[in-house]
Amino acid sequence: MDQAGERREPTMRDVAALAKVSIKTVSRVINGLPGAGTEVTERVRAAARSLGYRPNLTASSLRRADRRSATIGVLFEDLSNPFDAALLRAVEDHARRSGVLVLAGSTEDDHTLQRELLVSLSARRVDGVVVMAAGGHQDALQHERERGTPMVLVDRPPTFGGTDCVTTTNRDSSRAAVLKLAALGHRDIAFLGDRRTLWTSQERYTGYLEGLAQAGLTLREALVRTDLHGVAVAETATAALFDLDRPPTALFTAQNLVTVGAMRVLRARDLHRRVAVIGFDDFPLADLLDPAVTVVRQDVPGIGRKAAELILARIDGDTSPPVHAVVPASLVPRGSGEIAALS
Amino acid sequence: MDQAGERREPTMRDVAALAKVSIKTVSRVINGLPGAGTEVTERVRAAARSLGYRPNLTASSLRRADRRSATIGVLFEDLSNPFDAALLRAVEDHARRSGVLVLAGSTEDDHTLQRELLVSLSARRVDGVVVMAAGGHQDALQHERERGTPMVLVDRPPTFGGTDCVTTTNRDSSRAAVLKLAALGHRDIAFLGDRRTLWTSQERYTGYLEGLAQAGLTLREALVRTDLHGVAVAETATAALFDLDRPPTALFTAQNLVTVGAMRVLRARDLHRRVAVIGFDDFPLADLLDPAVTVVRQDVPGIGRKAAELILARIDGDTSPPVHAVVPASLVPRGSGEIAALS
DNA sequence: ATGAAAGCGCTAACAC
DNA sequence: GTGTTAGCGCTTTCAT
Repeated sequence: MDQAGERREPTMRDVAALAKVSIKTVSRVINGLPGAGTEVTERVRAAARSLGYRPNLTASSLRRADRRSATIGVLFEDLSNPFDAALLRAVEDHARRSGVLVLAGSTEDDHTLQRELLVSLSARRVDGVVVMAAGGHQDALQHERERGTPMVLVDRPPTFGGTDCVTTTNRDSSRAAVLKLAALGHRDIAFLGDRRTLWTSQERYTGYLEGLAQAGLTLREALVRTDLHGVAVAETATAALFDLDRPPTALFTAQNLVTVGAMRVLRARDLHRRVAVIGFDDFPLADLLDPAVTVVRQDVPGIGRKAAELILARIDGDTSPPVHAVVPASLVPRGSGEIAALS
Repeated sequence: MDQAGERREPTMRDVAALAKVSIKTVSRVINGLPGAGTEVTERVRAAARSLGYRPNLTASSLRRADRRSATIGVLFEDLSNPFDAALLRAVEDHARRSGVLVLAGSTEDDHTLQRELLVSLSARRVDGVVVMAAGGHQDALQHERERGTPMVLVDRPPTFGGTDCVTTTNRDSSRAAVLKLAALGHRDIAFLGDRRTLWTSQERYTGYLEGLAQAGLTLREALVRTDLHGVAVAETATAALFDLDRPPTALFTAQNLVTVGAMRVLRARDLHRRVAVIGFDDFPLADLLDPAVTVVRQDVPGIGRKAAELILARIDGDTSPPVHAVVPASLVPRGSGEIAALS
């Protein structure tokens, strides 16, 4: 046996020859279509089994009227990020139940890569795509969508029309988080956010502003740090905050890696028991840190399920108006967000 | 614009008609093959662009001699598990650089699901598969392999021949971990492991036994707990250990979720500063816990890269003898594994 | 209930 | 350089 597999794959033709029926009859049996006698059916099945016949979905879909590949594309920013991975898993589960497989790719939040991956997917004639749009313009996505490819955006909405999306309560939950901190007596609440080009970052920042306003607090620009992509950058930014003359007494960290970076610094400076932290996005082991980290948790399985439902329905021909589904996030109090201000 | 895309996709035929050349010439231009005049080439390109032509890889591969779909299947236990996700990402990266896309699926360590997914992949004529084999028998994998499908197993080796695999130094690294604990004076070192049907669990247990023996310690069966699948079960088992008359003073936790469960219990019982812990498999934030968790870290990118290299080479026709690549893991000392026994 | 012929979009093999 | 013919494995259409 060698790795490259020499024997020619048996085809319906071979099965037909062995079963002494026409190729069309084989097609009927393999696809479970009516119009095949019981005895003939059995003969075909036996022939297929003995030859080791396997249906060729790619040839079938080429000829079939519906042209379905029973495959969808999923393009997320980074499949190794816990949030993306959980989302992929949720989409995959629901798709599989409909016999649909997932071609998965990481865009790295890079337009060029995103476009290349879209081209690769379309060359394989996927039935639809679920995309976490790269920040900035969405030209390639819009172009693909306008060609008629069914598309659902997750986490971030489209900047063009006619397309479904699924997001969470970024603004509302952020506002609630800030209000909670304010209620604990905090007046110097910092905002630490991911890239400003990301819609989620903007929404969470807007929620932060709304929270401050609603609590009657004034914004201190010095307490706002954005474009923190990755743990390391977040650490630097957090450290800088505590070198201020009047450092914050509470942090609202608007993304999971940012939260991690912030916690590292607080721990290093032994501030973790005095400075309150609420993070957006849950992360594994948040409950095991000291203190356990209070977070706004997105309903990732819910988002994935909704995205899968939408794309599958669109593929199935659903032409109802585009939907922007909003899946509620919830505040999970664990300790870090319940630290009161020293007054 | 509606979601279902009505217009018929333009084909090479359409492009040929518009450019007033034969379809074969279009094929040459699209595929960058020689034998097309400069002026004609430009005319074809223009026609393709104006029609919005997109090559159909699925039709092409049906006809082409090599029959490549430029797609591989990746079946892991759970794509939302950090280890699996990181591995997927590594494989995906390397595959993409060769123009290969990844069909990804979670087997849930379930044979039936694994077999169904294999069938789905083979119906789509993937060029090869990278699989984290479900525990127990590997009948479906062997069957698929014997059909000639290029295959690489990761994390766990095949129980049949003629197949590449990539694993880590499970036994050696486990032995080293136990020896390290013993060197710190620990004589009651517990083993907490995942499902016994998993090869990795067995290897790590064997390494544990070797470590004990080499350190001159005798095995206490009461300190061995296996089949701990998931955090919750691991917590129960850990708690039981500390209800023993002579509880362990050190733990070797042989999987990341088990480590997390154990840390939870130690924390809850305020034992985390007295009981030493070394875990197999790193996990996010292990360094932020109190104490930071000492782990045996697998080289996940290395494993993924090797697996990708192997599968791509086999697809490319490499018929050299099967390889069992072993990617070294390393011990990452962070604190929990450096707690000495009270003597 | 079964089959023959045509053709999905493309490329192989061979013309010219 | 360019085109023609055949056919990949399958489904469609229409016949019997």
